[in-house]
Amino acid sequence: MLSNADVAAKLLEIRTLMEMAGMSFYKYMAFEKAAASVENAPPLRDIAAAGELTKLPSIGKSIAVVITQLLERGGADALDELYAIFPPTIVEVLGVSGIGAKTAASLWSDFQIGSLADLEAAIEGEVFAGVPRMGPKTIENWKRGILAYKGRQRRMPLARALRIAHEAMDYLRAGPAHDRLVYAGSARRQEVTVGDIDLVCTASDAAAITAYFAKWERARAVLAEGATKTSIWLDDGFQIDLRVLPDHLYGNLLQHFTGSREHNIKLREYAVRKSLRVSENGILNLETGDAITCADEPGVYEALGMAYIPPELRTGLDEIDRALAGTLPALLDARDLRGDFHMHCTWSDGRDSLEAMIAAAKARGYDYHAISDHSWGRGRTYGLDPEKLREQRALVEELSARVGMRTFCASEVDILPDGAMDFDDDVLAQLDVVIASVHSAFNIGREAMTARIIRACENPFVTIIGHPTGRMLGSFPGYDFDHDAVFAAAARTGTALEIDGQAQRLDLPAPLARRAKELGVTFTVDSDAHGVEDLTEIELGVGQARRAGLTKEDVLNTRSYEDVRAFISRKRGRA
DNA sequence: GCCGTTTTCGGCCCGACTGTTTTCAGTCG
Repeated sequence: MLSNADVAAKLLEIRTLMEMAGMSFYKYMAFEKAAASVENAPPLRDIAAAGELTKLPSIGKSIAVVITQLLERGGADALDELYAIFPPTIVEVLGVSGIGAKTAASLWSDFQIGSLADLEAAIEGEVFAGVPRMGPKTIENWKRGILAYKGRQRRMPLARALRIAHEAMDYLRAGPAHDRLVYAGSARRQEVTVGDIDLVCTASDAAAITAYFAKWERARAVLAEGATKTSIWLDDGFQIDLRVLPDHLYGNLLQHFTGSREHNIKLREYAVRKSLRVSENGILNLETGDAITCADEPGVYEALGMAYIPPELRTGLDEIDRALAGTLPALLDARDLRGDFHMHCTWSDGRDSLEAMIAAAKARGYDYHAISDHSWGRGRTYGLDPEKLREQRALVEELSARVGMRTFCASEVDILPDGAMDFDDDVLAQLDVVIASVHSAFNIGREAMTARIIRACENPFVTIIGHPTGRMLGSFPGYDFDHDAVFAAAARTGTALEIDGQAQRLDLPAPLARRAKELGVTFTVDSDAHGVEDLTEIELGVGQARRAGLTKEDVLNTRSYEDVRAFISRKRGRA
């Protein structure tokens, strides 16, 4: 069964092949919009099973049929028809930077080049000598594009992209004078993976900065260098785009380069209906000729007569309608967090000592936190048995009193394959907080996994379900279970669901968290830190919570210590 | 192909940079 991301990729492939085939601009753009909608939707299999695909934005009858076919057989009639015109390997040619639909189409029709190997052979054989619009510079660009295509890793995890963005900004800060400098694009929107980094800068002498950026020693290639814009590739083909404009345009510039593409298209379509033309250069009133420039980003949305839309919500789905109606949620802010329920120390698989973790939680200004080392199951050597747990409790009480920190004695307890917990209830009862997580037996089947997690929710001592889907970015999509059934059980039993901020997890994923919120679930946002320096990863969790539209009220660890205690007691009292 | 506060037809975002173009098409975001 294809994942949402797989379906979105197929829709984009159809979109590009349609463009190559010379089909109507608006027809293939519809597939592009549909792809964006699919990426932000809950799992398609559930929606398709309910017959509700056309309720998703930008999905009509025709594309719903395509999606259904993709889900059922991994392919679609529309795609097969296009494969009758172009070979499937032509996507390789399209993947080369600098080759778009028009060029790929003519390479196929004029030279029968339908794969990367064909293209390399043609360049090697100097087939393009003397061909119009295929001069030496163009061919050199293609060669570079081929190298990048081969070496490129597709999209990188958010945390790594943010590190690179900060390195690039550090370099820029050491260069010519500028006013403001920030990262924008998908990183600012807190997308789980980032395809390239967009940097936004304001300065009076833009050209000095774009030229300086092109000289960065880490730039393997300079793709474009103009008066206001520079694009570079790093060693691994990862791209950074820098755009520089005067400071009075900062709001317009930041809004433009934060995207998403679909958000901007919809925003501009709305603006056009009000005779306004929106771009990074300002907002032009087409009737009066007046230009509005915005020194700050909220000014852009204000000028369009709508509420400010936080970057994490700029998906191109329904956020503009909600901004116009004034029904956008007041999103969770990192400063709302009063604690962190999920962290490990050297008593299990953490890197820093118990004392160091407690001190670090105190240093972050938390009112409370939990030490939640692993339970003893799975034959692992580092988990704590009940005896060790008692020892740890004594030490936690001593250390936290000394530091002046309210530390919950907790454990991340394995949910066994049958849904029982790795500790007996009398052990669980002695813990302040219990995080129940699946760490083994991922492939027991959808029904068994659903029953397993629901049984964990029904245990009165379980406070939180940890990283509920088990996904690992880039390596494991998560185990299969009936999301709605589990979310309903969590809501019914007063069990919180975690948004785990660990860089490889970011779990719950935002579309699922949005669904869980609809079903009345309470959440926690945690770091799942295995060392002091990981505690900041709770901010990645906040990003995902914001993408899900969660507010302060939805999140348990924004509440006071006493209210957290009450939440836990309430569930235990139901037993 | 999708959609609707001009609603079932007629409209659909905007601009920078490149190469080779003597005025602009293609690509990209």
